[in-house]
Amino acid sequence: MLASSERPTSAIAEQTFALTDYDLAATLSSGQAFRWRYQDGSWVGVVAGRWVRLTQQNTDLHAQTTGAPEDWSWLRNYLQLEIPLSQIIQTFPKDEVMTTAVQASRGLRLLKQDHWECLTSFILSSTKRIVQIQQCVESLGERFGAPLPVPPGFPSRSNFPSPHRLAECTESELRDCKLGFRAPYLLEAARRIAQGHLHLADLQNASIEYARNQLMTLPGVGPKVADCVLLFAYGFPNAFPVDVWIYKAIQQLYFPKRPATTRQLQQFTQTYFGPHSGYAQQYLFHYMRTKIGRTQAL
DNA sequence: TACCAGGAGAGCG
DNA sequence: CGCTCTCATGGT
Repeated sequence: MLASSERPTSAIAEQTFALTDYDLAATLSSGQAFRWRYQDGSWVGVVAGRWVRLTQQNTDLHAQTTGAPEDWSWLRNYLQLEIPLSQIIQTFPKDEVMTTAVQASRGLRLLKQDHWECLTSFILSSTKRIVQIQQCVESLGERFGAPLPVPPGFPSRSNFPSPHRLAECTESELRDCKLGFRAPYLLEAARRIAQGHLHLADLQNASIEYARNQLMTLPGVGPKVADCVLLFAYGFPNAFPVDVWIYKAIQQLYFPKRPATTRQLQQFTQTYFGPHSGYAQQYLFHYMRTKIGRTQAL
């Protein structure tokens, strides 16, 4: 732990982007990324090894970071600013469920995250609430990540630790980050990647089927975790994570008479929601979690 | 107190 | 395959 006076600090660089159909708050709090903190009307996080502060004012996105970046493509890419949302929404099925879900949170977007950080986040996600996942990911960053340059007056932040760094940890050290039974999963996954048994970057150019199978060779990575990484980090447009929320929603809304089998449900999600089914899934998930969520089953 | 949380792995028939 | 149990931890 660095003392406050030793903390790396740096001057702020600023840039403004024009947003179209973009709800920054919904996007950063939707349970796809876990290192964003909301403070005084702004979102503070870490992207591509940089401290970032984002503020949305209508169609303006005000971005601040440290140092003097030559360009802002790293942020444009992460936020997927160039994606025409209206064209994607047009491909959704025009049923009442999807229409309601889109109207409820229009502007919700998919990010393009770092492969390893995303993979780690969702290995930790199993039977945890989003708040707990955030705490675990942040704890890993604080303990094992390299401190980043941060503007004066802001809390210190660290880069997310590499597979090599986490592979050096003991299981006990990881359990201290409240990982519980997921600790040995993450440790073994980090070791395999650090040792070169699996190259995460190479899967970016592979087919979704191959990438999915490769991810699922890692401990703690089943169908749901693999699909989350394929959607949130690799950007496969038709990756469709089926968690407990989506499972209940689809069963009750689309198979009201008798529940679909696993096979039928997989066939349904692969075809019914169209070529951007991953985006449709995110709208369904966000709607279920925020609007209906804790009050009643459906 | 008892129950559950954006699952996965292992052990059954 | 399809089902069930377990795993660690914190919050209602």
